[in-house]
Amino acid sequence: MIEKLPVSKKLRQLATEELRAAILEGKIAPGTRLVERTLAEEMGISRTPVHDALNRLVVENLVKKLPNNGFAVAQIERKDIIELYTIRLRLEPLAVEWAISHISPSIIRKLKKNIERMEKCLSKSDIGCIKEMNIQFHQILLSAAQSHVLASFIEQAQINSRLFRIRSLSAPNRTTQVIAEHKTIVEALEKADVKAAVESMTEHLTNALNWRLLLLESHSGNGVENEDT
Amino acid sequence: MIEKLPVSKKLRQLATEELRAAILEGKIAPGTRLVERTLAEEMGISRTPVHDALNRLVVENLVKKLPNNGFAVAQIERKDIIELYTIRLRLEPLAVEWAISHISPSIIRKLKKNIERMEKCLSKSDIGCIKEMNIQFHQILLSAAQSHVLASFIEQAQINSRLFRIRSLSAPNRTTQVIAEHKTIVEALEKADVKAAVESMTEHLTNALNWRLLLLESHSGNGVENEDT
DNA sequence: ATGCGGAATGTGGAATGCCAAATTATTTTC
DNA sequence: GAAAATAATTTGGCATTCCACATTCCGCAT
Repeated sequence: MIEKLPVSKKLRQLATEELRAAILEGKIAPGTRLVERTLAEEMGISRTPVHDALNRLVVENLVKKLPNNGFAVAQIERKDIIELYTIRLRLEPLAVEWAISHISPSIIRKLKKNIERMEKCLSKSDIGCIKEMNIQFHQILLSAAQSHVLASFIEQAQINSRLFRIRSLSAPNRTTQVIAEHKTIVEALEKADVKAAVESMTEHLTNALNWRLLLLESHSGNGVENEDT
Repeated sequence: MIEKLPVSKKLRQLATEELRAAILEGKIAPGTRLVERTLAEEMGISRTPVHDALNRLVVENLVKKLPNNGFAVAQIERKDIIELYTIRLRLEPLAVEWAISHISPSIIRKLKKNIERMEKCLSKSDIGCIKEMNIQFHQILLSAAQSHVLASFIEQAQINSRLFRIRSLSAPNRTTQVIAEHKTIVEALEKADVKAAVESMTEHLTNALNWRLLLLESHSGNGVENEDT
């Protein structure tokens, strides 16, 4: 009787998520040409949902429309990273402020749980897990701010700033630091200390930016990219 | 020789712009159902570009996808307006800061020209023109910041905050004030006085928000909307 | 009358085909 | 052999068609 679970997810959604993930995880190198027909064939679907997905990702700035025709994975430059983090530095503290006015024990609990999990990931040296927990931490905070408007802006900035995928230049040191910083933030939230919370978030993001730039240096020094301009 | 102006504009682009404009100008009331087939017929094109346009506007938050099926013009609430202006209050001062580091006589000239034009519009009581000049003023400033990243974020916030179209509750008083505020901003830019420029921009946006909220009150008091909840 | 089941309708999702613009390959010409 | 002309291919835009899912409507049975 039962056989065909309704496939509730639309193909467009799936294609978008798959492509977005592939781009963010660096499985498709920046600059790579993206061809509707090819992608459609690879995914075993028609061009239509792929077409929609590509156009969606163009809006998200993960894909660029080439001047004459075609699509390509967006490049991201040092300048962009700095700008994106500067924007996050303006918006995420705002999220912290708003979160505090809606703070609840359950949220604190979630945040602490998240930190615990990240510690476990660290002990297992599971980079993917660490990244995931990091993303989740900021999402919990964001949802606590209870503003879908603010959320959409911050998420956009986060996605873009992740576009420069770090080739698992792992980060045991940085992770230890991140965990400490997250803890500081949660402590401030727990005390409903707006000033401290905002400050710690600001510092957290500043450190993240500097770390990113550091990686970028060492990366462009020996990576596939340009030499040293 | 010449005959076929390249028709470089794609139908999708046209449909998107037309729809976006119609929504922002309030020609289509919030909550109105948007049907692909109907719109396509009205525009004399096929569903495909309309489909793309709708999905694009969903990403822009001008259109909402209804839970089960269909699209509708997005509603915007008091809470959203406040949040959007709060975000602009964080980002546009940033644009001012960046603009100052790239400031040039030609930009100052453009800004002054814009203010002059707005004054002319005011004397002719041309509301549409006033609005246009206002939008243009912020765009000139934004382009001076020379950051497509920041620009995309601010433009998104501006578009959304415009979604609550004011039913030409005109604004002669406010316009006089806006012109004065724009002048103050330009003066600060001309002197490359970052602090003053940021402050004046902040004040400008704060006033804009308060004005918006005032209109919203009087509007919901006698408008077509709900009575007095 | 009321409640239930099935058909008709509304509506977006997806597949497919054709077309135009641009790029690339190939041939022609000097 | 090089440059110009032309043909072939690539690729996305758009139209059309079919389909799946939900809602609405209508008639039948109780």
